[in-house]
Amino acid sequence: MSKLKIYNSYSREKEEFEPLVPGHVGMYVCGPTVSGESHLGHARPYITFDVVYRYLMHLGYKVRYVRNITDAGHFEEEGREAEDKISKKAQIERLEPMELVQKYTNLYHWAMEKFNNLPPSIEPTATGHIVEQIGMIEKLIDAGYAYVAGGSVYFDVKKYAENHDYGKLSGRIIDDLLETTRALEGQEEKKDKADFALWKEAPPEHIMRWKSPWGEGFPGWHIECSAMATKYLGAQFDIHGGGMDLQFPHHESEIAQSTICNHIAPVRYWMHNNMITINGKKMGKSYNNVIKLTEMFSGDHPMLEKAFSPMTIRFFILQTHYRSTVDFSNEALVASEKGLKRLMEAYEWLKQTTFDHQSAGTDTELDEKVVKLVSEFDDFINDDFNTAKVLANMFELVPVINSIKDKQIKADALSGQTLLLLQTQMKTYVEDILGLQAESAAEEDKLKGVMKVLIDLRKEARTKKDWATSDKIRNQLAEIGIQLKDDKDGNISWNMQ
RNA sequence: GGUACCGUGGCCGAGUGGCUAGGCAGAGCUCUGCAAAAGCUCCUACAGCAGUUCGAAUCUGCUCGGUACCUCCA
Repeated sequence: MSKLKIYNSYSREKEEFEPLVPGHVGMYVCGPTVSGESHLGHARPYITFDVVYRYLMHLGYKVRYVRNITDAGHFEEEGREAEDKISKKAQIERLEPMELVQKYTNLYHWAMEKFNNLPPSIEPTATGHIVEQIGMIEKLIDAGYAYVAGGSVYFDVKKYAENHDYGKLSGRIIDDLLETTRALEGQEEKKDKADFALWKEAPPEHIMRWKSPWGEGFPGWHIECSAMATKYLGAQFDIHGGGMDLQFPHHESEIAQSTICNHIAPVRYWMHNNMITINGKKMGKSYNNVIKLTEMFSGDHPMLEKAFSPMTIRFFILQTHYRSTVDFSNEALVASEKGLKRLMEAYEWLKQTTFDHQSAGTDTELDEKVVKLVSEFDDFINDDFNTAKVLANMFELVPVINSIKDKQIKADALSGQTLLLLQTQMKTYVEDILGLQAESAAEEDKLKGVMKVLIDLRKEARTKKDWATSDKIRNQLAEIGIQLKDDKDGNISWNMQ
């Protein structure tokens, strides 16, 4: 069997994956800033890395998956007037910052669950790790790579670049960064324009603030990930993931900070997912073209022709390789919705069907084809998580499965061994690795519709004193675990046992 | 301006130097009381130009077009 290869953004090559500690994998993924609602673009990294997480576990690794929550606001633009995104909005909405953070964190968790994303092993918050961040900044100052200016602390990029490769991850050239002509206000505190803040002095109106050796302030954006990754995964760990837009400056800066603090490059494999675009443009707050997840699920957005379920979106995302952009459109989503339905119907039948696993098989050619298609799942996922190709093979298997189901192909055409392999591989990949599941939400809606039909029929029967029919409906539903209750007001309610 | 990346059939998308994914849509057929579903078959593309090669959508160069990052951003 092939071995897992991961495209490492740092080396720009696919590399065979070898964990630092045999049997264990440490993975850090940049989580959301909970100052607002998650949108479609946010779905991509969490679904992408959920599959990575699931696959690593499938391979038998014990994985510690750390995904942070950024709940401490950051300055909007480095060097310009510092303002805390969260506190700013809190003032407008007259809410406590933590109330806002809680609200959006809950909403984010709700969406993750809808996507069937497994929860990470540790989900640390920035505000919960101020101490660690301050500790790291102190280390950087002691090492001579950070300097205090006013009540703020900056990282000395120029000095770092003298003996380290600053810019390698993001393909930046250090001299360009130092000589950037970009005119930003309030740069005078910094020695060089490329320097980034580790700690920012809080202006008086800033609500979120903490005491520090340099006065009251708040941590710079990049330091939280370095501090929390170090704390939970160690000085060096296996995989760091996130969106491509975080490569610079966020991840570049993380490397610099951690390297100085821990005397070792923090990450062995950098993975970056590409963006979701809409009409060819990146979906993002600054472009004013976001569709929030709640809007995706409800269809309540001018650009949406209908609602799309979380599973449709998950499938849509997995149909594209994670390093390519995916362009959102109603047509593409509808296509995914239909494709997913066909796949899942075939899969559900396959899953609940019992075959004769002793049969020798009569159609060698077909048997070999199925074995090949199913075995390639492993090769494709090992090739930098090519979920698109895995799904393509599944769709080649769908007609085979449906033909067996409709008896157009006899079940014994395939050997018992192959049928078993087909069943187990499909289950492993559909459910365990890709994390696809039947549309529970959609099914629930349908179930409600069905129950209404039955309840209406029963009401009619009761009105006509047709107790036989009335009782039949109630008793047979009870047999399958649905209890009907005649409420005092004449309505009929139901619940599942 | 700097640095990358991309340009695939009606739409979405995978991809390797030769064997030409897959989904959706469309057409025909089979099955079917009707319908749906399902199955079979068809539609065969790689922005343009030049080059390397026995052979390129895949490598090189140029042209055109697009995107991302360089500032918060998944």
